[in-house]
Order: sequence, then C-alpha cells, then structure tokens
Amino acid sequence: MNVDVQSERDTKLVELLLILFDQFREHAFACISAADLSIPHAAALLRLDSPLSQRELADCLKYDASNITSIVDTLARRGLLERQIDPTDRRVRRLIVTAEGRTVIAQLRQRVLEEATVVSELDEHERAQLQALLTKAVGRRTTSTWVELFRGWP
Amino acid sequence: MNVDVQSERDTKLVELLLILFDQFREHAFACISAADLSIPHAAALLRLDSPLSQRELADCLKYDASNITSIVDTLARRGLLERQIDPTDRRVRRLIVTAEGRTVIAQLRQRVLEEATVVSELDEHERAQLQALLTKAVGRRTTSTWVELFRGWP
DNA sequence: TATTGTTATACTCTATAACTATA
DNA sequence: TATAGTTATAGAGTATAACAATA
Repeated sequence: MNVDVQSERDTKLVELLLILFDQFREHAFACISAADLSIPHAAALLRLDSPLSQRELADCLKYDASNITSIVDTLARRGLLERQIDPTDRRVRRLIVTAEGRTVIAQLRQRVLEEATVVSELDEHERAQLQALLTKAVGRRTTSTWVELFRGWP
Repeated sequence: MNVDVQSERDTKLVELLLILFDQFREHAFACISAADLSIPHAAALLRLDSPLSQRELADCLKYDASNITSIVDTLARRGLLERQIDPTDRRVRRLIVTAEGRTVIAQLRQRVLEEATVVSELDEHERAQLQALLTKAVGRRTTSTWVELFRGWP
C-alpha cells in the first residue's frame, strides 16, 4: 500500500480516537462537577478505596506532597474522609474514607464508567469486535485511573 | 445478554480508549515541548493557518479575550507571527503567521498526527476494521483540533 | 453607545523551600 | 540524621472588571 495513504489512514484513526475521548471527557467533567468536586479532589478520593498515608497518596497521584494537605483538608471538611494518626508512627496520617465518602466514590465511579456512551452507536457484535481490536492495539500498556488522565485540567 | 455483562464490557471499552488516548497525550506533549511551546501557545498558533483577529482567536479557543494579549505577545516576540492593524477598522489586530511560524506549525502537525503510534500493534486489515468501527461509533460528532483537547494541561 | 484590545487583579493548580514533630 | 506533614511563596493558566481607542 502507498505510504501516504497508510499514514493518512493512521491520522484518521487518531482523530477518531480523539473525538471519542473528547466526548468522554465532557461526560466525566459533568459527573465530577455534579459531585461538587474538582479534578484533584476527585482523583484523591478515588485513590482511597484502600487507606493510604498522605505521602503514599502523593506518590500515587504524582503530586508534590505539599499539595496533599489542602486537598485532604477540603475532603475532611466535607466529611468524606478522616485523618487518623498512625499509632505505630505518629508522623503518619492514614486517610480513612467515611461512609459518606464511600457513597460519593461509588456513585462517581458508576456514573462515569457505566453511563459513558462513547460507543452507543454500535450494536453488540460491533462492540465485541471493537473491544478485541482495541485490546490488541493496547498490548501490554496500562493506565492509571481515568480521573488521573485529567490532572491539571480546569 | 445479561445487563451486568453488557455494562462491564462497555466499561472495558472506555478503559481501552483511555489507555490509547493517554499514549497519544504523552506523544503530543513531547512534540509541543520539543517545539518549545506551551499548550496554549501551540493551540493559538495552530489555529492561525488562516489569519484571525485576536477576538476571533479567543472565540475559537474559548479563551477570555484578555488572555490572548500575552499569548500573542510571546508568539510575536518569538517571530512566529505579526500583529497587523486592520486598515478598515483600526481597533482590530489581524494575526499573520510568519514564514518561520508556518514552518513550526507544519512540523508540529506532521509530527503529532503522522508519528503517533497509537495503533502500531495492528496490521493493515485490522486498522481498516478499526477505522470502520470508530467511524460508526463517532457518528456525526466532531471535535476541534487535537491540541485544544489539552487546554489547561500542565 | 458598542466593540477591540489592554491592564490590573484574583483564583486554582502545582512546585520548591523552609519549618515542625517524630523517628 | 532522615522522614511525614505543614506553611509560605512563586509561577502558570484562566476569568472578571475597568479602561483606552476606535467605530
């Protein structure tokens, strides 16, 4: 096949992916903002399924540790988590999500991933085909959680 | 088909798209930064294929007009574009990309879109299949240029 | 009066550096 | 001495409001 046609097709593929991603992004932003969270706050909360120290959370999210303080302050003030001083090392704060926090996490997860409609135009067979192709395209690559894609976004 | 299995598969599809997008994002950021541009500067420059006024540029990029001043200042200082006062309305500055600016635009476009390797794991037949499926999934949706997806990113 | 662009200002997100309490 | 967390501060990106020049 002609090289130009090949590269033109690949360009088209990238553009198609970007359109789908753009749609997902708008959907995800709407969900986060409906939960009255910012992106950094949502990213932090969604990481806390299992308790972490502030330092561990910073490392997971690739934030400097100095930023975690105010993010955790806000989430704690909202009653979504609690700081507990680690009895075995009194420097460490373990972050424990409250019952209310767990509800917020569960709702956000469900809405963002399950109510995404990026492939609503496809029937069941086509979705299966698409999934097979994308699985092959992705190979061994992995990503962090969806919300962490959005770091630094408005 | 069981509803849970259906929704689990859709979740998987979203995750696959996000992994591919994440790879593209890293590639695009590397290209922008190799061109010694920030995302807002790249977004502005890439919009100026055909000359616009500052106001028109702000509207295209969905920026408040007050931000355009410093972005255009920087690009002009770099010699990538020129402000020309519109002779028919002396309030308006038309933004004209220089020859050097056109070179930067062309290189950036080519590198970002043509050197993207999001589907390098697929053979020719699979790419064609994928393109057909994505075209159907996208339907009538469109997006702005790729770089505008990245507004507000680091 | 309305519009283009500029300036001043403020807010969010993020990083660096200096500090404290604890180890 | 080294580490967890906090505070102060700075810089980038973006928005709002007031202003000057022009229409």
